[in-house]
Amino acid sequence: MDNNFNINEDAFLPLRDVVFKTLRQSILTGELKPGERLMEIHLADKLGVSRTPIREAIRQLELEGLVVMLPRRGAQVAHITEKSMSDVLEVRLALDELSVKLACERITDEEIERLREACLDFEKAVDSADIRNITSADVAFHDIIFAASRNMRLIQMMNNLAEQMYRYRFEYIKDDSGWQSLITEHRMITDAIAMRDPELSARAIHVHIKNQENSIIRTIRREEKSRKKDKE
Amino acid sequence: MDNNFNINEDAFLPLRDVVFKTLRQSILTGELKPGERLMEIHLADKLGVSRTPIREAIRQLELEGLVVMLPRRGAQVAHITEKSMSDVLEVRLALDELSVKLACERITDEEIERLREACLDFEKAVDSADIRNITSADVAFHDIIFAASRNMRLIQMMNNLAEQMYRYRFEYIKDDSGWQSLITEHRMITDAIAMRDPELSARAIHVHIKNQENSIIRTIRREEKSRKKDKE
DNA sequence: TCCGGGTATATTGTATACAATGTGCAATAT
DNA sequence: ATATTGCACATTGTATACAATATACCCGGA
Repeated sequence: MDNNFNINEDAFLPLRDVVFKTLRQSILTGELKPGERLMEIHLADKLGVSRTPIREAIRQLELEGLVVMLPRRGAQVAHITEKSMSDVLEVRLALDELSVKLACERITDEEIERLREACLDFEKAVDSADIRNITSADVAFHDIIFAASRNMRLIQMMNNLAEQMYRYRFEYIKDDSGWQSLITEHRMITDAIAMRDPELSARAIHVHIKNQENSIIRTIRREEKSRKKDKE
Repeated sequence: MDNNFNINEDAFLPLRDVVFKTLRQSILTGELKPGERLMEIHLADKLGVSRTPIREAIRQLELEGLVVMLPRRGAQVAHITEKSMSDVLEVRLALDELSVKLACERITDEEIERLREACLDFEKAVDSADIRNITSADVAFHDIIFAASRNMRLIQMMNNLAEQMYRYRFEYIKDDSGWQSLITEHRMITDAIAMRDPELSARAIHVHIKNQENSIIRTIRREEKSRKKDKE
């Protein structure tokens, strides 16, 4: 599908997009911590570019909700709260349900086949017990469903929301109690879509997201508790 | 509530935000037409600022989907197609249903009262037959529901989607065939929320959005037809 | 006449210079 | 000793200069 000129494809992107991707990755992985200030000169020096692309990248991060702007104080990494996360998940749930319903109507047989493969890949990834594998297999699985919705706007919004979730995912996925159930859930989703049953699919994805939500909330609460203990 | 220093409050906003608002307004009202190129020097001269704030504003418009970037060709106003509109409406429908469901759980009695008033205001606006009145009354009505969802992320996304709809609203609302039914629909939504019945509310808003969708699609098709005739 | 190459020009991409403003520290007065 | 004022510095906001590149037009040759 791809030709072989994607080596260092970033070299052909505008610097602002390279910077944007770099900063976003740093925030999502926690390298840049919530509340940390993004100072332009500092970042410019560090990345070896001028302030202009840095500023334009920050504008985009602002719209994505990953940073907040304070007038005359610049940008700082947005804080994560349980409320903000459950807000995101509430929306995600609704849009995920929409995705699978639309996918049921519009998915091709060939895509159903790819979905089954992605489902199996995910099982293998869980066997490998490598977090990066598991995460990317999970993303691949859901991406197929999004694409099958044939709704560009929806795909764009879901990518955005999914990105937000990575900030938590890197935490909650360590909580391995639910990996086996994730496999079961993915299978149910796949089967429901293959049967092109919108309501069944919606219920399956509902369970899936709710379980993740509970898992993440448990993690956050645990961390908050331990933070409080540290203070004492 | 407000003090009296909000005279020309834009004067205290960064130029990029002023430019952003200006350009967005121009696009939504159709002053800047789909496909039109946004050339930085030209806009800078016209608005009396340098290219820097223009560029930063364009970055934001890009994220909102109002302009598309072409590499090395800059920005141009995003085209409106029936597909892009139905994409937006598909998402809107899902999020509107979520809004009313959440509102049913979280709305206060005082807000229900305000909702009823907004409902009556809308009826008065329809009587006045002034499009601007009708539009703003409609927005006010829906804003109360959004706010009652208590989900900041959802509110932000709905505002965004609603803005996109203005590009069409200025057209479709001329189609007055549905104003009376809009009143009925608003009443049904209000009653359902007042009863705090999520499913009934969802069905009511579903009908509401679908009717608007049909109305807009009729308008678009009619315009496309007349455009084709012009060409002949 | 039509096609192709090359150059001029317009436009975006990037860097840097300059202006405005907020923050922190220190000096001074109470 | 503490509070307040003013100044220096750090940082963002804005403008402009410079570089890279795409587009359009012109000219020459087939």
